[in-house]
Amino acid sequence: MRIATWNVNSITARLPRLLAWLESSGTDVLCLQEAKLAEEQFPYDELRAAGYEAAVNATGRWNGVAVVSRLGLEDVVKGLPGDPGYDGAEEPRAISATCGPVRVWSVYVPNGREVDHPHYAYKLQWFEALKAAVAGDAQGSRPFAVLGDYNVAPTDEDVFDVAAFEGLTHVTPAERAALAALREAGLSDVVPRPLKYDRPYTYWDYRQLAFPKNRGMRIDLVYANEPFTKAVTDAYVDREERKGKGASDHAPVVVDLDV
DNA sequence: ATGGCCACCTATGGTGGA
Repeated sequence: MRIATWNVNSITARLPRLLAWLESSGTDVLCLQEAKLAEEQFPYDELRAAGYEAAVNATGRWNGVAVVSRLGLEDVVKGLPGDPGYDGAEEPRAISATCGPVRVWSVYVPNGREVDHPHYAYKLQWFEALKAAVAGDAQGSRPFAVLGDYNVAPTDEDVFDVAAFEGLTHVTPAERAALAALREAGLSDVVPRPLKYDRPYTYWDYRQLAFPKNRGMRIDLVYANEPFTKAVTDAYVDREERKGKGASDHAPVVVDLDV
């Protein structure tokens, strides 16, 4: 089976490309982030016509996640148990479902904005809640993975220039420690192949020709338990999808599994 | 080729993204 994660930066803006990519890539299960619409506006009909069901957690213009599957969709759980909330409200940043032999989460980790911003503290708390929520499945015998936009570059090699991130979020020790805690809970980083250049970046800013210059970051991650990682036959970043007019600023990460 | 921000909102600039 082929499973992917992709921050689409608005389902509405991306729908033509999303439908075309699902077909051309042969993806069976897609964890998507930044739907940027309310659940009742989700294009269920268009996806159904293409052969996919969708489980959606989305409330409006910000955030929003979904699992899109043509291999079934069972035991859907919307939201993150123990979500600390931001500014008094829980945000739609997580959804989980079982798709055939695999259980997956689609997550959109809070950005953090700035290191001294309350959103950064929220980000770290959110990671704590995520670790607690997935610890059981991480130790289980069923293939399990948390896929999504983690908004953290795991190592200095995962940004185009570490000096450019001095004092910024996404590279701080505390954020990387949160990833390490997930690994200690039983999940491993399934690092994809880049299809060009030497680093498997997944995000390039829209501004300043970042994509043509390959000034990217690897922040879209697949954290998987041992039964899942043992089944991986290939993983790559589909950078072609970052090209051209109407692209998201993130490229899909695609994982092939022999299950 | 991959090209100089994008997307949203009961908008006409502010907010969020990273």
